[in-house]
Order: sequence, then structure tokens, then C-alpha cells
Amino acid sequence: MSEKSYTVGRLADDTGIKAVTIRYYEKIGLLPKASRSESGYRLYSEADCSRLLFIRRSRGLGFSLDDIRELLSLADRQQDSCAGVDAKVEQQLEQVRSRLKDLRAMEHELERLTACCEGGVIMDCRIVETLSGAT
Amino acid sequence: MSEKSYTVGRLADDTGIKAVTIRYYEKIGLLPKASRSESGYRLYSEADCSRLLFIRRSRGLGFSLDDIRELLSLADRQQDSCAGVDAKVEQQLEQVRSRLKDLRAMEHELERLTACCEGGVIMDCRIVETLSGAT
DNA sequence: CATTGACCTTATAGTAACTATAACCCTTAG
DNA sequence: CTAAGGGTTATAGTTACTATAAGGTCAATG
Repeated sequence: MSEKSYTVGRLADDTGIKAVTIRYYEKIGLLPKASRSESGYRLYSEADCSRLLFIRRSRGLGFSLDDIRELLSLADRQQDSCAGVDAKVEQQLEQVRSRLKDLRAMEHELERLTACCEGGVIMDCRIVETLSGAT
Repeated sequence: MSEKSYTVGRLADDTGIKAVTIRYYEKIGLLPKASRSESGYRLYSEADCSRLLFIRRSRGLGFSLDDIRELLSLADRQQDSCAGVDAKVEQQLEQVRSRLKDLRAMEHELERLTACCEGGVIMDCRIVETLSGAT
């Protein structure tokens, strides 16, 4: 067994998550307390690295840190049904879709606005007019 | 001239922006300091109401409060070119599109995940596997 | 006239997920 | 030996609010 261990900076480079963020994750209990070198440096194992990558991937899907905390604890129970994980993914998908809907509406409205200005002064600007309340 | 004036709660009801939020906007200088009644209640005019609606509409397009601060100050100069406003709208559109892109990617990935789980236990779950690092 | 309930006031702290800063300690290459 | 580039801690700032506490005002009701 080669027990490689990483410092926080090394782990940061390997995972693309900044050292400060890694410490933050530890502080809020998303990562377990790291073991320490004699001089007090945090030391991380492969397992820590995996956990961190799990977090990064989940963040990439838009999960909140609280969601991820739950996901991790669900994922840790190898023998349990994965229904909980499933449900969380479904739920996240719904949330993403809802945000998509909002953003698409914004996009359309902004497009409409960019199209309606003919480049005069504020007084005659259709954009300002619209924002100010004209329908 | 009928100088109607609103209390903060009335303004809140009329605009759909909560009283606390209106006070907050005043505090950060997004709204001018409201005049006060004898007893110290804030009093608002039609102009304040318009300004607040402007803010609400801009928020609805995803502008940050800082952006809105700028928009308002641009919109206040009736004689100036509306190029600044134009630019801000364009820029906001870009931002929205960029967020859309990210969210669409999340949506696709989440869809893929929901599709790949066959409902067993964590140990065999393709979702957990994926989040844990399998490609 | 007193009281009740719905308003208003202020100040302060909490939220999410970091980022920035300060002030200090450790390690290693020249 | 010293300087650069790690690491450590604690604290405050960010965005746009929301929540809480502790109190003052106003209109209506008993």
C-alpha cells in the first residue's frame, strides 16, 4: 500500500478546488478533519481526493453544499437503496429546469429590448421607456 | 396637483416589493431618503413608486443592484445618449446567455444521470459511480 | 378612555458559498 | 542564512435579502 499524502495546495492543484475552499469545506463539515503533519500541515489521502472530486462534480451539476452533504451520506451507505440519490437528482433536475425557464424569459425580454432602441437620447429611448413602465 | 403619499407598506403592496426591501434599498442608496411624517413614518410619492417599479423590472431581467444603480443614473440624464443603457442591456443579455449555457449543460448531464440508474443499491448505482469519478 | 391589532421605527444577525485580508509559521533552494 | 513560496489561524466582506427583537404609532372597538 503506497500511502501518498497531499498537502492542501497539492490537493487543490489536483482537484481544481482552491486551498481556501478545501479548508472551508472542512470547517463546515463537508470534508472530515484532515490529519496533520508534525508541523500542523493538513495531510490528505486518495480517499479525501475522491470525496473532493465528488463534491466538485456535484457542484458542477448545481447541487448546493447542503444537498451534497446529503448525497455524500447517502452514497456512503453501500448497502442501502439508491432511491434517495435518485430522488435528489430528479429534484435537482426540476430546479435547473425552473431556473432555465426564468432565464429564457429574461433572454427573450432582453432581446426584445436590444431590438427596440434606435440609438437616440435617453428621453426617446424605448428601453428606458419600457423599464420605466410602458408596456 | 394631487400630492398623494404612500407609507412604506402601501408602496410595498402597490409594487410587490416588500417593505423591508424598500427600506433596504434606501439604506444602500438605491432609493433616495424618503421624506418623513411628523411621527417619523416614511412617505413616498408617485415618483418614488416609479423608481421602485423600474428597479423591480430591472431585477426581473436579472440585473444586479449595482447595475440598476447605474441604469437609474443613466436614465436620469434625459439629454444624454442612450448608448450606455444599450450597452448594459447587451452585456446583461450576454450574461444571461452564459448562465443559460451552463444550466443547459447541467440539465443534460442530470437527464443522463436519471436515465442511467436502474434502482438497485448504492454499491451498484450508476449515478453514484458517475459522481464518484467514473466516466 | 383604554386597549387591541396592524402598522411603523431601528439595529443586529443570519443566509450561501465563497473571497480577501492580516499576521504569523514552515520548508526548501540558492 | 535568507528569501520565496508554501502552510496556519481568525476575521471581515460579498449579494440581496430575510429574520428577529424591542419598541413607537394609529385607527377602531368595547
